[in-house]
Amino acid sequence: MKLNTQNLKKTENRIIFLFGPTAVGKTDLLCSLFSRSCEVVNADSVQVYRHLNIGSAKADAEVLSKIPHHLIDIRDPWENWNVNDFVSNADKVCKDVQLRGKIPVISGGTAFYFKTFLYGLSEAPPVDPAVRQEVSQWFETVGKDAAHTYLASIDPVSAARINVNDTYRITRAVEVFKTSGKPLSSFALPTTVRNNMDVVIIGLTCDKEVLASRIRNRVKIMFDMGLVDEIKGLVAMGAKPEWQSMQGIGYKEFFNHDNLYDESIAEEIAMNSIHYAKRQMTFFKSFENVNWFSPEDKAGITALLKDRFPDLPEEAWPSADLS
RNA sequence: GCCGCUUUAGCUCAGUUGGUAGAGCAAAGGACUGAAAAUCCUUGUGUCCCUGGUUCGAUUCCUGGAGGCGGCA
Repeated sequence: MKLNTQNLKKTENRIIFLFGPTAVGKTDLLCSLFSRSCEVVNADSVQVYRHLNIGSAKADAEVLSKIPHHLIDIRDPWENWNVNDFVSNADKVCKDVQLRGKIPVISGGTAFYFKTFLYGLSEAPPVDPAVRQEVSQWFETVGKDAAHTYLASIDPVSAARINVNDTYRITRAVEVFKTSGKPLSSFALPTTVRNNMDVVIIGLTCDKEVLASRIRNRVKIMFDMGLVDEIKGLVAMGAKPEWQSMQGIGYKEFFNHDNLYDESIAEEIAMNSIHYAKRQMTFFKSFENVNWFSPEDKAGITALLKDRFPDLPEEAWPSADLS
């Protein structure tokens, strides 16, 4: 659907967020509601990887033909990707989409990406792989207690915030100090929305039991679609559990078992997904100005979009009963 | 039928030399400063199978019963 060029100015800083826990039904909604006036910007940390299709629940060819997707299949499985990559790439893509007179829908489940996209990153230095390596090694030899004590000596504010057992965050805080000579806590976190974004936030949620059964069902389908073969292909490419991409749910579980056909793998994947969905909801609930919907409530979502973008033509959004 | 083992949290199991009990997992809630599908924090949960006895007091010891597992017939 080509939009009138008069709208160009107005659409310039429009963005839609569409988020919700894994398996809630984001992809279906993208096809049925957003395909006419929007393009998708993927905010999912695993779907950026090529060859991780089934386990990451990536949109299939049919969906991709209905609505353009950006930031999927842009990294090889052995490469890294982080929030900074997401924000800078998403900025570029959003601008392009907006210039085409369409609205970018940032859609996915990685809450940290949404938050950072909204407010921006701190000025803290980026990750230096060599420094990280060095810090990790030091961490292992010293132990967590000494590591935390050291952090307290160079950055008491961060040490107070970060738990002794949180290896991951202690490592990053120490790493920032090593590369910049300044404590992580000295880099303030931005708290205002960037770039005058005109953002509509749509959160999808549903009953916990319903979501759990949707997840279990989806895991079954993944195996039917050939998840095990996908893993074999990745292993043939040299996949190791240390690869960032292999830490995704639906992949990492296979590395704990000698037999790829072990029945308990499916259960483990479902369990991890359910836990993940819980963590996602906790994070998403902390966002402000979220319009929460059930994934079935297409009429409600359409009404919100029409209200927020009154200048768009009637046909910009399919009427609810059409889908 | 006899012999042995067993019954404790939603599950798997510790434990109490007799003073009504605790781990892991699950569950519930939460955090989130370039790895975030990552990483981490908090919190319960109980007719201790039933019955009678001994005892100030029994989930613990004893009697009888019921369920489960194994062996012998």
